[in-house]
Amino acid sequence: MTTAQETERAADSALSNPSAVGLVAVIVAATDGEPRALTVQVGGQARGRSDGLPAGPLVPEHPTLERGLRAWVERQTHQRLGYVEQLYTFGDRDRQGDDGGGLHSLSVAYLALVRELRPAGLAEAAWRNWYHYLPWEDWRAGRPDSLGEIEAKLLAWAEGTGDPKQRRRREDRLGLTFGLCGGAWNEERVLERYELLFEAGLIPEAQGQSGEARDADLTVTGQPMALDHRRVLATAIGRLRGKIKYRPVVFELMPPTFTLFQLQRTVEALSGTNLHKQNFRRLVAQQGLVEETDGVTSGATGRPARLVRFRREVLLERPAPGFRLRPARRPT
Amino acid sequence: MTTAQETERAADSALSNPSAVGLVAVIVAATDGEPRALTVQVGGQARGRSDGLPAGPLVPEHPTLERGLRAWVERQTHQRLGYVEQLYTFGDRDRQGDDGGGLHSLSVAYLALVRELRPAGLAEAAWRNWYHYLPWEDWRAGRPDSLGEIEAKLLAWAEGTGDPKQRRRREDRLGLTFGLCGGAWNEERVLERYELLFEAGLIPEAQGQSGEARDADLTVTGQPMALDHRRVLATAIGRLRGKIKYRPVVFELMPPTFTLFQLQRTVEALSGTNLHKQNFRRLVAQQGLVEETDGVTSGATGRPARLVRFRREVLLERPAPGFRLRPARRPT
DNA sequence: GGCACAATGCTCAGTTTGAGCATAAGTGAG
DNA sequence: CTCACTTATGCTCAAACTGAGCATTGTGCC
Repeated sequence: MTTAQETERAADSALSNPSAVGLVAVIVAATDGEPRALTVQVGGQARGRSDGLPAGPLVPEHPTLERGLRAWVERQTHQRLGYVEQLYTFGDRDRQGDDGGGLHSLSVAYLALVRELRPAGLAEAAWRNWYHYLPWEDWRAGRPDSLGEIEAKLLAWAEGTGDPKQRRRREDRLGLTFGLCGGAWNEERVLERYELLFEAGLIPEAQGQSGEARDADLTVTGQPMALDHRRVLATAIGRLRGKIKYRPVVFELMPPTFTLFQLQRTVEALSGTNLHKQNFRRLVAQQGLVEETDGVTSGATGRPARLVRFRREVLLERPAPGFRLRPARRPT
Repeated sequence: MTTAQETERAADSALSNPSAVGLVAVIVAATDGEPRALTVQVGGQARGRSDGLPAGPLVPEHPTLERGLRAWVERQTHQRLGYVEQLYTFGDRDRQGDDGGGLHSLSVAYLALVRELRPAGLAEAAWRNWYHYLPWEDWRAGRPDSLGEIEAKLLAWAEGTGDPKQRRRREDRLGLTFGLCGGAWNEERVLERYELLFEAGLIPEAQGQSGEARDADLTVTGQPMALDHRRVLATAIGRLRGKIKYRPVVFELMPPTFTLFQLQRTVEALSGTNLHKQNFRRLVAQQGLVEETDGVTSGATGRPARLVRFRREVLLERPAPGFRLRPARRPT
């Protein structure tokens, strides 16, 4: 190492305060057309435990953050991680539970996609449908009923400001994120929606009562999670919904061979919208994302479907292979 | 705070090791049709100093990481930050200068866009054209000459493996990132290209000689930077190139009013490619990204151009306003 | 065989793109 | 004052892409 570097590193270190740093992982699978995240039970015995995401320490033995995460998750959950990407680094005060100490606490969050859905390794771990935590994000069966109540509360929150300027701004945000006031629903704005609900006081975690939730809320504002883990989950979903449009990451969730309709169901599960079947197939075919095998499905009702597999070569051919998601008006 | 939460937090902290955490900022401006990043001089007197990005400690006084960054940058550089987004968190071993200690060192990197280009505040700070550090990324004047030499070296590196399987994989990566072997150039893969060059040993920083570089290299593999700052810069450029396609972030770099051609030049500067002028205007008009003012340019040669301003309302209207960049074959 | 059901094939009008031609409105030289 | 030159802006046109829906093909079941 050169002298210049040593000096630089010293200066760098001198400037930094030590902080507590942890990892959080959103481990995603999709089976039976449902998007699932791996959750664990966290919290003590008092006031009940609550769902959380797998989280742990930064393991210094590993050469890179990502490799450390892989090793840690694979050991803990016996899941083989396919695709891994860094999501976001959450700071202490962004999170709740600000204890006022001078020590910052960071969480480096990762998104991981796994192909198979094993019984979830850890005793306390479980695969949960992610819309359990964010029910308003699932538009596959049409606009969720719960959105009516949510919107009413959000509008009340927007009205509840004295300052007309701030009120205007709040209404704009509602339009932008929830499609109120003439805006359109954009399935990628998962995090923005969550944060708006948080600000509007509709998220129990905001009041520091993470373990608690009246049953009524569960279907409207969803199941709470420990700490800021729902925010992390929202970040993951938003990122994934964006990514499938220009990268073939969905295939990380599929078995080796699958039918085009299963693929469509998975994409729909992630994006929370329905797609036009024929056009979806056309898109997949045009992009050359899959190649046929000689297998077909059997047993189910209806005409058997051809089994296909991911065509790895697209990675080398197309600049941005993925699915542009145009939601279908009609159910199918 | 509930008991459950306290327990959770305690568990969380117990799991975490203290680490040294710092911030790094890529502060971007665009003036005269050139993309610029704010750089500082780092390093001691021996072996010369080298360019680096503004970096500093995590400041615990601030409620969120982003706000802390804003305050810190604005105090240091007297730049008013417009758009700010978190880029990536770089771990110690990803970086160079692994000192083997058990203490992890993280850098949380941010991307910031600033509108005006002041004389750069700090004495040691300077605005530098970012292609100075990554010259192969600038295709505005056609394919950079230096790419010839780079490709030759990369191919040699790929050939240089005994294992034919690994060699195949390396060639695939070359095709994917540099458009060799029949691939196409994708302007977003800035980081992947940098990392490939790094692995291939074409980046002086890799050998821990950051301050050193033969003059010949400067035009071929670019000016080195301290530590892993070039990697951070590459991450920023890649992110920005992606973002302008679906978010109107370019306007954060523009003065209050500007001409369509200035806008085009800025987009071209960021993306490193040329665009078809008439189609660019059509796109901007269709998307309703700007509105006319009644000003026009004067003094310059040629027909005066109408001055326009950013139409903030698009943020509320369009789902993903931005520029889809279709490079023009011909210069204009 | 006939029916229900899902898979797959195909059409068609309306947009969006890529590329280029044509015209307008200034400046500076002669 | 006019011409040459330069940049801005308007407009066209074929090709490709989209959104939507109709039609046909295989299977299991009665």
